[in-house]
Amino acid sequence: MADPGSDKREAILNTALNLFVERGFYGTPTSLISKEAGVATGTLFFYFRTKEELIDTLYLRTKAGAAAAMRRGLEEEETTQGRLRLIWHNAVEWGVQNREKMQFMEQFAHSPFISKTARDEGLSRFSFLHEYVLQGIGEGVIRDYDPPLLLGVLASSLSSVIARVAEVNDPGLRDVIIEQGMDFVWNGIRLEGDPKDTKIRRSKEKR
Amino acid sequence: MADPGSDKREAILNTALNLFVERGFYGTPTSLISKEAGVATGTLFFYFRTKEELIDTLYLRTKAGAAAAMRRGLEEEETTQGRLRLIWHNAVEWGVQNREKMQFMEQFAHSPFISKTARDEGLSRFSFLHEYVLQGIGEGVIRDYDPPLLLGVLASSLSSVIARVAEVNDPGLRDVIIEQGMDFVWNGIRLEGDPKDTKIRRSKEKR
DNA sequence: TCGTAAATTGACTAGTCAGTCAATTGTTGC
DNA sequence: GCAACAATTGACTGACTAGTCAATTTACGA
Repeated sequence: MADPGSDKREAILNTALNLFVERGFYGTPTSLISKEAGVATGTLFFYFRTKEELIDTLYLRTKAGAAAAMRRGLEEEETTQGRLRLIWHNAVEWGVQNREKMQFMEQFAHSPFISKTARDEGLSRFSFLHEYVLQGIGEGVIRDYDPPLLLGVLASSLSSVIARVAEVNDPGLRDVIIEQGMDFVWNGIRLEGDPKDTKIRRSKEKR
Repeated sequence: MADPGSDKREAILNTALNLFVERGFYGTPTSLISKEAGVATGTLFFYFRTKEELIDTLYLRTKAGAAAAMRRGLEEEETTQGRLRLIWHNAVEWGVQNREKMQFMEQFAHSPFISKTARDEGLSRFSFLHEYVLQGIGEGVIRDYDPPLLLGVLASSLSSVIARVAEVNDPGLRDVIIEQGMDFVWNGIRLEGDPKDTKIRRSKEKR
Protein backbone atom coordinates (compact mmCIF):
# COMPACT_ATOMS: atom_id res chain seq x y z
CA MET A 1 0.00 0.00 0.00
CA ALA A 2 1.67 3.16 -1.09
CA ASP A 3 -1.02 5.78 -1.39
CA PRO A 4 0.22 8.38 1.03
CA GLY A 5 3.72 6.95 1.42
CA SER A 6 6.36 6.82 -1.27
CA ASP A 7 8.92 9.54 -1.75
CA LYS A 8 8.49 9.38 -5.49
CA ARG A 9 4.78 10.06 -5.39
CA GLU A 10 5.46 13.04 -3.18
CA ALA A 11 8.25 14.24 -5.46
CA ILE A 12 5.96 14.02 -8.46
CA LEU A 13 3.23 16.04 -6.78
CA ASN A 14 5.61 18.75 -5.60
CA THR A 15 7.38 19.03 -8.91
CA ALA A 16 4.08 19.12 -10.75
CA LEU A 17 2.87 21.98 -8.57
CA ASN A 18 5.92 24.08 -9.39
CA LEU A 19 5.79 23.35 -13.08
CA PHE A 20 2.07 23.90 -13.43
CA VAL A 21 2.32 27.31 -11.82
CA GLU A 22 5.29 28.22 -13.98
CA ARG A 23 4.06 26.84 -17.29
CA GLY A 24 0.41 25.97 -17.00
CA PHE A 25 -1.26 22.57 -17.23
CA TYR A 26 -0.94 22.17 -20.94
CA GLY A 27 2.46 23.75 -21.13
CA THR A 28 3.82 21.10 -18.83
CA PRO A 29 4.36 17.67 -20.40
CA THR A 30 4.29 14.66 -18.11
CA SER A 31 7.74 13.82 -19.42
CA LEU A 32 9.07 17.05 -17.94
CA ILE A 33 7.39 16.42 -14.61
CA SER A 34 8.95 13.00 -14.26
CA LYS A 35 12.33 14.24 -15.41
CA GLU A 36 12.39 17.10 -12.91
CA ALA A 37 11.09 14.83 -10.18
CA GLY A 38 13.90 12.40 -10.91
CA VAL A 39 11.71 9.44 -11.84
CA ALA A 40 10.94 7.59 -15.04
CA THR A 41 7.91 8.36 -17.20
CA GLY A 42 6.32 5.11 -16.23
CA THR A 43 6.50 5.85 -12.54
CA LEU A 44 4.27 8.88 -12.89
CA PHE A 45 1.63 6.71 -14.54
CA PHE A 46 2.06 4.07 -11.90
CA TYR A 47 0.85 6.51 -9.25
CA PHE A 48 -1.60 8.47 -11.36
CA ARG A 49 -3.59 6.80 -14.06
CA THR A 50 -3.75 9.93 -16.20
CA LYS A 51 -2.40 13.44 -16.19
CA GLU A 52 -5.83 14.67 -15.25
CA GLU A 53 -5.90 12.44 -12.20
CA LEU A 54 -2.60 13.97 -11.15
CA ILE A 55 -3.99 17.47 -11.53
CA ASP A 56 -7.16 16.61 -9.63
CA THR A 57 -5.23 14.99 -6.81
CA LEU A 58 -3.04 18.03 -6.50
CA TYR A 59 -6.05 20.32 -6.51
CA LEU A 60 -7.93 18.38 -3.87
CA ARG A 61 -5.03 18.09 -1.47
CA THR A 62 -4.18 21.76 -1.91
CA LYS A 63 -7.76 22.83 -1.24
CA ALA A 64 -7.93 20.56 1.78
CA GLY A 65 -4.74 22.11 3.12
CA ALA A 66 -6.09 25.61 2.62
CA ALA A 67 -9.37 24.78 4.31
CA ALA A 68 -7.58 23.26 7.28
CA ALA A 69 -5.37 26.32 7.62
CA MET A 70 -8.41 28.58 7.67
CA ARG A 71 -9.96 26.71 10.58
CA ARG A 72 -6.91 27.02 12.78
CA GLY A 73 -7.87 28.21 16.25
CA LEU A 74 -11.50 28.60 15.32
CA GLU A 75 -12.83 26.82 18.42
CA GLU A 76 -11.30 29.46 20.65
CA GLU A 77 -13.30 32.26 19.09
CA GLU A 78 -16.59 32.93 20.83
CA THR A 79 -18.44 35.30 18.54
CA THR A 80 -19.41 34.88 14.93
CA GLN A 81 -17.70 38.13 14.20
CA GLY A 82 -14.52 36.88 15.81
CA ARG A 83 -14.66 33.68 13.83
CA LEU A 84 -15.17 35.42 10.52
CA ARG A 85 -12.28 37.70 11.23
CA LEU A 86 -10.04 34.82 12.25
CA ILE A 87 -10.91 32.87 9.12
CA TRP A 88 -9.99 35.85 6.98
CA HIS A 89 -6.80 36.34 8.89
CA ASN A 90 -5.82 32.68 8.56
CA ALA A 91 -6.66 32.71 4.90
CA VAL A 92 -4.48 35.71 4.13
CA GLU A 93 -1.63 34.26 6.16
CA TRP A 94 -1.86 30.93 4.40
CA GLY A 95 -2.14 32.54 1.00
CA VAL A 96 0.88 34.74 1.54
CA GLN A 97 2.89 31.79 2.83
CA ASN A 98 1.74 29.49 0.03
CA ARG A 99 1.66 31.72 -2.98
CA GLU A 100 2.32 28.90 -5.38
CA LYS A 101 -0.53 26.77 -4.12
CA MET A 102 -2.76 29.81 -4.29
CA GLN A 103 -1.81 30.45 -7.91
CA PHE A 104 -2.33 26.83 -8.72
CA MET A 105 -5.86 26.82 -7.31
CA GLU A 106 -6.69 29.99 -9.15
CA GLN A 107 -5.40 28.61 -12.40
CA PHE A 108 -7.39 25.47 -11.86
CA ALA A 109 -10.56 27.31 -10.99
CA HIS A 110 -10.36 29.40 -14.17
CA SER A 111 -9.59 26.57 -16.59
CA PRO A 112 -12.47 25.16 -18.56
CA PHE A 113 -12.74 21.43 -19.06
CA ILE A 114 -10.99 20.54 -15.88
CA SER A 115 -12.86 17.84 -13.99
CA LYS A 116 -16.09 19.24 -12.60
CA THR A 117 -16.07 16.53 -9.95
CA ALA A 118 -12.83 17.79 -8.48
CA ARG A 119 -14.07 21.36 -8.67
CA ASP A 120 -17.20 20.52 -6.69
CA GLU A 121 -15.41 18.36 -4.16
CA GLY A 122 -12.89 21.13 -3.62
CA LEU A 123 -15.65 23.65 -3.01
CA SER A 124 -17.38 21.39 -0.50
CA ARG A 125 -14.38 21.76 1.81
CA PHE A 126 -15.42 25.33 2.34
CA SER A 127 -18.98 24.68 3.33
CA PHE A 128 -18.07 25.59 6.91
CA LEU A 129 -17.51 29.12 5.69
CA HIS A 130 -21.00 29.12 4.32
CA GLU A 131 -22.30 28.22 7.79
CA TYR A 132 -20.54 31.10 9.45
CA VAL A 133 -21.74 33.55 6.88
CA LEU A 134 -25.33 32.43 7.38
CA GLN A 135 -24.85 32.69 11.11
CA GLY A 136 -23.42 36.16 10.75
CA ILE A 137 -26.42 37.24 8.73
CA GLY A 138 -28.77 35.65 11.25
CA GLU A 139 -27.15 37.47 14.13
CA GLY A 140 -27.25 40.77 12.30
CA VAL A 141 -23.48 41.04 12.33
CA ILE A 142 -23.15 41.17 8.58
CA ARG A 143 -25.42 42.46 5.89
CA ASP A 144 -28.20 40.34 4.53
CA TYR A 145 -26.77 39.86 1.06
CA ASP A 146 -27.22 36.86 -1.19
CA PRO A 147 -24.94 34.31 0.53
CA PRO A 148 -23.27 32.96 -2.61
CA LEU A 149 -22.52 36.54 -3.58
CA LEU A 150 -20.96 37.14 -0.19
CA LEU A 151 -18.82 34.03 -0.39
CA GLY A 152 -17.79 34.97 -3.89
CA VAL A 153 -16.68 38.49 -3.12
CA LEU A 154 -14.90 37.31 -0.01
CA ALA A 155 -12.95 34.71 -1.93
CA SER A 156 -12.08 37.01 -4.79
CA SER A 157 -11.07 39.86 -2.51
CA LEU A 158 -8.87 37.43 -0.68
CA SER A 159 -6.96 36.39 -3.75
CA SER A 160 -6.71 39.99 -4.83
CA VAL A 161 -5.17 41.00 -1.52
CA ILE A 162 -2.76 38.09 -1.60
CA ALA A 163 -1.72 38.90 -5.14
CA ARG A 164 -0.99 42.48 -4.19
CA VAL A 165 0.91 41.47 -1.09
CA ALA A 166 3.04 39.19 -3.23
CA GLU A 167 4.08 42.12 -5.43
CA VAL A 168 5.32 44.14 -2.51
CA ASN A 169 8.74 43.66 -0.96
CA ASP A 170 8.72 45.93 2.04
CA PRO A 171 7.36 43.87 4.96
CA GLY A 172 5.93 46.96 6.61
CA LEU A 173 3.91 47.81 3.54
CA ARG A 174 2.79 44.21 3.34
CA ASP A 175 1.25 44.38 6.76
CA VAL A 176 -0.43 47.65 5.88
CA ILE A 177 -1.95 46.10 2.80
CA ILE A 178 -3.17 43.08 4.72
CA GLU A 179 -4.86 45.44 7.19
CA GLN A 180 -6.39 47.48 4.40
CA GLY A 181 -7.71 44.35 2.77
CA MET A 182 -9.35 43.26 5.97
CA ASP A 183 -10.79 46.75 6.41
CA PHE A 184 -12.19 46.71 2.93
CA VAL A 185 -14.10 43.45 3.25
CA TRP A 186 -15.17 44.11 6.79
CA ASN A 187 -16.63 47.50 5.93
CA GLY A 188 -18.16 45.89 2.89
CA ILE A 189 -20.04 43.22 4.76
CA ARG A 190 -20.61 44.40 8.33
CA LEU A 191 -24.07 45.63 9.10
CA GLU A 192 -23.41 48.62 11.33
CA GLY A 193 -21.69 49.91 14.42
CA ASP A 194 -19.51 52.98 14.44
CA PRO A 195 -16.81 53.14 11.77
CA LYS A 196 -13.98 52.95 14.30
CA ASP A 197 -15.13 49.51 15.37
CA THR A 198 -12.74 47.90 12.94
CA LYS A 199 -9.66 49.65 14.19
CA ILE A 200 -10.34 49.06 17.86
CA ARG A 201 -10.92 45.38 17.42
CA ARG A 202 -7.95 44.94 15.22
CA SER A 203 -5.47 46.37 17.68
CA LYS A 204 -6.83 44.02 20.30
CA GLU A 205 -5.98 40.96 18.24
CA LYS A 206 -3.00 38.98 19.38
CA ARG A 207 -0.02 38.31 17.09
CA MET B 1 -5.61 46.16 -46.85
CA ALA B 2 -7.69 43.82 -44.75
CA ASP B 3 -6.80 44.49 -41.17
CA PRO B 4 -10.17 45.47 -39.80
CA GLY B 5 -12.22 44.37 -42.81
CA SER B 6 -12.64 40.83 -44.06
CA ASP B 7 -15.54 38.68 -42.99
CA LYS B 8 -13.25 35.71 -42.56
CA ARG B 9 -11.01 37.43 -40.10
CA GLU B 10 -14.05 38.45 -38.11
CA ALA B 11 -15.47 34.94 -38.28
CA ILE B 12 -12.21 33.50 -37.01
CA LEU B 13 -12.10 35.86 -34.06
CA ASN B 14 -15.70 35.24 -33.07
CA THR B 15 -15.43 31.49 -33.40
CA ALA B 16 -12.19 31.48 -31.46
CA LEU B 17 -13.81 33.40 -28.62
CA ASN B 18 -16.59 30.84 -28.29
CA LEU B 19 -14.30 27.86 -28.49
CA PHE B 20 -11.72 29.25 -26.09
CA VAL B 21 -14.35 29.88 -23.46
CA GLU B 22 -15.82 26.43 -23.98
CA ARG B 23 -12.62 24.42 -24.22
CA GLY B 24 -9.71 26.58 -23.14
CA PHE B 25 -6.76 27.81 -25.16
CA TYR B 26 -4.94 24.53 -25.32
CA GLY B 27 -8.05 22.45 -25.68
CA THR B 28 -8.87 24.32 -28.86
CA PRO B 29 -6.80 23.35 -31.91
CA THR B 30 -6.45 25.90 -34.67
CA SER B 31 -7.82 23.28 -37.03
CA LEU B 32 -11.09 23.30 -35.09
CA ILE B 33 -11.27 27.08 -35.09
CA SER B 34 -10.89 27.28 -38.84
CA LYS B 35 -13.33 24.44 -39.40
CA GLU B 36 -16.03 26.02 -37.24
CA ALA B 37 -15.39 29.40 -38.77
CA GLY B 38 -15.83 27.91 -42.22
CA VAL B 39 -12.38 28.74 -43.52
CA ALA B 40 -9.31 26.72 -44.41
CA THR B 41 -6.44 26.16 -41.98
CA GLY B 42 -4.20 28.35 -44.03
CA THR B 43 -6.56 31.29 -43.85
CA LEU B 44 -6.25 31.48 -40.10
CA PHE B 45 -2.49 31.73 -40.44
CA PHE B 46 -2.85 34.28 -43.16
CA TYR B 47 -4.53 36.69 -40.72
CA PHE B 48 -2.65 35.67 -37.60
CA ARG B 49 0.97 34.62 -37.75
CA THR B 50 0.62 32.28 -34.81
CA LYS B 51 -2.05 30.96 -32.50
CA GLU B 52 -0.66 33.19 -29.77
CA GLU B 53 -1.08 36.24 -31.96
CA LEU B 54 -4.72 35.28 -32.43
CA ILE B 55 -5.21 34.97 -28.68
CA ASP B 56 -3.48 38.28 -28.01
CA THR B 57 -5.50 40.08 -30.65
CA LEU B 58 -8.70 38.73 -29.19
CA TYR B 59 -7.65 39.75 -25.72
CA LEU B 60 -6.69 43.26 -26.68
CA ARG B 61 -9.85 44.00 -28.64
CA THR B 62 -11.98 42.54 -25.87
CA LYS B 63 -10.26 44.62 -23.22
CA ALA B 64 -10.57 47.70 -25.37
CA GLY B 65 -14.27 47.06 -25.76
CA ALA B 66 -14.73 46.64 -22.03
CA ALA B 67 -12.81 49.81 -21.27
CA ALA B 68 -14.87 51.79 -23.77
CA ALA B 69 -18.09 50.48 -22.26
CA MET B 70 -16.99 51.57 -18.81
CA ARG B 71 -16.43 55.15 -19.93
CA ARG B 72 -19.87 55.55 -21.40
CA GLY B 73 -21.48 58.78 -20.22
CA LEU B 74 -18.56 59.63 -17.98
CA GLU B 75 -18.32 63.25 -19.16
CA GLU B 76 -21.77 63.98 -17.84
CA GLU B 77 -20.89 63.06 -14.28
CA GLU B 78 -19.68 66.00 -12.22
CA THR B 79 -18.33 64.46 -9.04
CA THR B 80 -15.63 61.87 -8.58
CA GLN B 81 -18.05 59.83 -6.57
CA GLY B 82 -20.57 59.94 -9.35
CA ARG B 83 -17.96 58.91 -11.86
CA LEU B 84 -16.77 55.98 -9.82
CA ARG B 85 -20.31 54.80 -9.35
CA LEU B 86 -21.08 55.14 -13.04
CA ILE B 87 -17.96 53.22 -13.99
CA TRP B 88 -18.97 50.40 -11.69
CA HIS B 89 -22.47 50.44 -13.06
CA ASN B 90 -21.27 50.36 -16.65
CA ALA B 91 -18.84 47.59 -15.85
CA VAL B 92 -21.47 45.36 -14.31
CA GLU B 93 -23.84 46.01 -17.17
CA TRP B 94 -21.22 45.19 -19.76
CA GLY B 95 -20.07 42.09 -17.91
CA VAL B 96 -23.57 40.74 -17.58
CA GLN B 97 -24.25 41.42 -21.25
CA ASN B 98 -20.93 39.96 -22.38
CA ARG B 99 -20.45 36.99 -20.15
CA GLU B 100 -18.36 35.13 -22.70
CA LYS B 101 -15.93 37.95 -23.20
CA MET B 102 -15.67 38.31 -19.46
CA GLN B 103 -14.86 34.64 -19.04
CA PHE B 104 -12.33 34.88 -21.81
CA MET B 105 -10.50 37.76 -20.18
CA GLU B 106 -10.47 35.98 -16.87
CA GLN B 107 -9.13 32.84 -18.40
CA PHE B 108 -6.45 34.83 -20.13
CA ALA B 109 -5.47 36.71 -17.03
CA HIS B 110 -5.01 33.51 -15.06
CA SER B 111 -3.02 31.60 -17.67
CA PRO B 112 0.74 31.52 -17.24
CA PHE B 113 2.95 31.91 -20.27
CA ILE B 114 0.52 34.02 -22.16
CA SER B 115 2.23 37.04 -23.69
CA LYS B 116 3.19 39.51 -20.99
CA THR B 117 3.14 42.26 -23.59
CA ALA B 118 -0.54 41.75 -24.26
CA ARG B 119 -1.27 41.53 -20.58
CA ASP B 120 0.39 44.88 -19.93
CA GLU B 121 -1.13 46.58 -22.93
CA GLY B 122 -4.53 45.34 -21.85
CA LEU B 123 -4.05 46.73 -18.38
CA SER B 124 -3.00 50.10 -19.73
CA ARG B 125 -6.49 50.60 -21.13
CA PHE B 126 -7.71 50.90 -17.59
CA SER B 127 -5.32 53.58 -16.49
CA PHE B 128 -8.21 56.05 -16.50
CA LEU B 129 -9.67 54.09 -13.63
CA HIS B 130 -6.43 54.58 -11.77
CA GLU B 131 -6.81 58.33 -12.22
CA TYR B 132 -10.28 58.39 -10.77
CA VAL B 133 -9.26 56.28 -7.83
CA LEU B 134 -6.37 58.64 -7.05
CA GLN B 135 -8.70 61.58 -7.41
CA GLY B 136 -11.19 59.95 -5.07
CA ILE B 137 -8.51 59.44 -2.47
CA GLY B 138 -7.30 63.01 -2.91
CA GLU B 139 -10.80 64.40 -2.40
CA GLY B 140 -11.36 62.26 0.64
CA VAL B 141 -14.24 60.46 -0.99
CA ILE B 142 -12.67 57.02 -0.70
CA ARG B 143 -10.29 55.55 1.80
CA ASP B 144 -6.58 56.07 1.47
CA TYR B 145 -5.66 52.49 0.63
CA ASP B 146 -2.79 51.31 -1.51
CA PRO B 147 -4.10 52.18 -5.01
CA PRO B 148 -3.11 48.92 -6.73
CA LEU B 149 -4.87 47.08 -3.93
CA LEU B 150 -7.97 49.17 -4.48
CA LEU B 151 -7.98 48.55 -8.22
CA GLY B 152 -7.42 44.87 -7.62
CA VAL B 153 -10.27 44.37 -5.18
CA LEU B 154 -12.57 46.44 -7.35
CA ALA B 155 -11.81 44.32 -10.40
CA SER B 156 -12.09 41.03 -8.59
CA SER B 157 -15.30 42.01 -6.84
CA LEU B 158 -16.67 42.99 -10.18
CA SER B 159 -16.04 39.63 -11.76
CA SER B 160 -17.39 37.93 -8.69
CA VAL B 161 -20.62 39.87 -8.89
CA ILE B 162 -20.97 39.19 -12.58
CA ALA B 163 -20.34 35.49 -12.09
CA ARG B 164 -23.02 35.33 -9.45
CA VAL B 165 -25.48 37.30 -11.55
CA ALA B 166 -24.89 34.85 -14.38
CA GLU B 167 -25.94 31.94 -12.17
CA VAL B 168 -29.25 33.52 -11.32
CA ASN B 169 -32.27 33.34 -13.57
CA ASP B 170 -34.83 35.53 -11.87
CA PRO B 171 -34.32 39.06 -13.25
CA GLY B 172 -35.54 40.60 -10.02
CA LEU B 173 -32.97 38.74 -7.99
CA ARG B 174 -30.36 39.74 -10.52
CA ASP B 175 -31.01 43.39 -9.91
CA VAL B 176 -30.90 42.82 -6.20
CA ILE B 177 -27.53 41.15 -6.49
CA ILE B 178 -26.17 43.93 -8.64
CA GLU B 179 -27.30 46.41 -6.00
CA GLN B 180 -25.75 44.37 -3.23
CA GLY B 181 -22.49 44.14 -5.13
CA MET B 182 -22.39 47.89 -5.53
CA ASP B 183 -23.21 48.29 -1.85
CA PHE B 184 -20.43 45.96 -0.88
CA VAL B 185 -17.67 47.73 -2.75
CA TRP B 186 -18.95 51.17 -1.96
CA ASN B 187 -19.07 50.50 1.75
CA GLY B 188 -15.67 48.90 1.41
CA ILE B 189 -13.99 51.89 -0.14
CA ARG B 190 -15.92 55.00 0.84
CA LEU B 191 -14.36 57.09 3.55
CA GLU B 192 -17.34 58.11 5.64
CA GLY B 193 -20.74 59.70 5.71
CA ASP B 194 -23.80 58.10 7.20
CA PRO B 195 -24.48 54.51 6.15
CA LYS B 196 -27.70 55.46 4.40
CA ASP B 197 -25.77 57.58 1.95
CA THR B 198 -25.54 54.69 -0.46
CA LYS B 199 -29.22 53.99 -0.60
CA ILE B 200 -30.28 57.58 -1.03
CA ARG B 201 -27.88 58.19 -3.87
CA ARG B 202 -28.74 55.02 -5.59
CA SER B 203 -32.43 55.69 -5.81
CA LYS B 204 -31.65 59.05 -7.38
CA GLU B 205 -29.80 57.46 -10.26
CA LYS B 206 -31.62 57.38 -13.54
CA ARG B 207 -32.36 54.08 -15.39
C1' DT C 1 18.08 -17.88 0.75
C1' DC C 2 14.41 -17.85 -2.12
C1' DG C 3 9.91 -16.66 -4.18
C1' DT C 4 6.47 -13.39 -4.95
C1' DA C 5 4.62 -9.07 -5.60
C1' DA C 6 5.23 -4.22 -5.74
C1' DA C 7 7.93 -0.54 -7.57
C1' DT C 8 10.56 1.36 -11.23
C1' DT C 9 12.53 1.84 -15.68
C1' DG C 10 12.72 3.93 -20.45
C1' DA C 11 12.23 2.79 -25.25
C1' DC C 12 8.33 2.90 -27.93
C1' DT C 13 3.62 3.95 -30.18
C1' DA C 14 -0.32 6.08 -31.87
C1' DG C 15 -2.18 10.26 -32.18
C1' DT C 16 -2.37 15.25 -32.26
C1' DC C 17 -1.32 19.86 -33.51
C1' DA C 18 0.88 24.38 -35.07
C1' DG C 19 2.43 26.01 -38.91
C1' DT C 20 3.98 25.56 -44.24
C1' DC C 21 3.52 25.98 -49.03
C1' DA C 22 2.51 25.24 -53.82
C1' DA C 23 -1.49 25.73 -56.21
C1' DT C 24 -6.02 28.00 -57.14
C1' DT C 25 -9.31 31.60 -57.06
C1' DG C 26 -10.80 36.45 -56.58
C1' DT C 27 -9.98 41.39 -57.25
C1' DT C 28 -8.38 45.70 -59.05
C1' DG C 29 -6.45 48.97 -62.05
C1' DC C 30 -5.36 49.78 -66.70
C1' DG D 1 -8.91 41.08 -71.22
C1' DC D 2 -4.77 40.84 -68.82
C1' DA D 3 -1.16 41.60 -65.46
C1' DA D 4 -0.22 41.88 -60.75
C1' DC D 5 -1.32 41.11 -56.36
C1' DA D 6 -4.27 39.69 -52.44
C1' DA D 7 -6.99 36.13 -50.50
C1' DT D 8 -7.92 31.35 -49.87
C1' DT D 9 -7.32 26.50 -50.02
C1' DG D 10 -6.11 21.92 -47.86
C1' DA D 11 -2.79 18.25 -48.09
C1' DC D 12 1.29 17.74 -45.76
C1' DT D 13 5.26 17.78 -42.23
C1' DG D 14 8.04 17.86 -38.27
C1' DA D 15 7.73 18.13 -33.57
C1' DC D 16 5.76 16.73 -29.52
C1' DT D 17 3.09 14.19 -26.03
C1' DA D 18 0.07 11.06 -23.11
C1' DG D 19 0.15 6.76 -22.07
C1' DT D 20 1.94 1.49 -22.72
C1' DC D 21 4.50 -2.46 -21.66
C1' DA D 22 8.01 -5.92 -21.31
C1' DA D 23 11.95 -6.09 -18.71
C1' DT D 24 14.51 -5.17 -14.48
C1' DT D 25 15.17 -3.99 -9.69
C1' DT D 26 13.71 -3.68 -4.88
C1' DA D 27 11.30 -5.11 -0.62
C1' DC D 28 10.08 -8.49 2.32
C1' DG D 29 7.87 -12.49 4.52
C1' DA D 30 8.67 -17.35 5.22
